[in-house]
Amino acid sequence: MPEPQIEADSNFRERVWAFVRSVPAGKVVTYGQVAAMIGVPYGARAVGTVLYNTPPSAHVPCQRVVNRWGRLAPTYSWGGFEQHKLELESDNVHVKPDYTVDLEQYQWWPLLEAHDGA
DNA sequence: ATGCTGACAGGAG
DNA sequence: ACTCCTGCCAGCA
Repeated sequence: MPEPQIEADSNFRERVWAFVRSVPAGKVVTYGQVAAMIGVPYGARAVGTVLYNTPPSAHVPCQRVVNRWGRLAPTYSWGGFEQHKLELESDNVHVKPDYTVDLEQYQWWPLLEAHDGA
């Protein structure tokens, strides 16, 4: 249906940032999920590209965005995995020595925010 | 506009 | 959850 309720423009970045900022602390989302939520089911790579070009002025907790295995990008900032681990633990997220998190436990869904039992 | 790159995802080995 | 190939999308030269 040609009913783009969202601005299909360069605002793609803003959509990604908006969704990532919607992610509560202690929860994580995958690139593919973010892409699907903003209206681009196959834009997982695009999400990564956007976050890569995301300036600190965006105030986006990109650390809560992980790949399908719950692992963050190896090129994450200057600290890499260890930095990411500290950041997530700061959000009460337990990171395994494999630098991965249990998506079954930490993956967040906007439709389940009302189902949040803490 | 064309071509290459990349913080991904999914299937096959 | 490892490796390799393919597909999608946005960004940059």
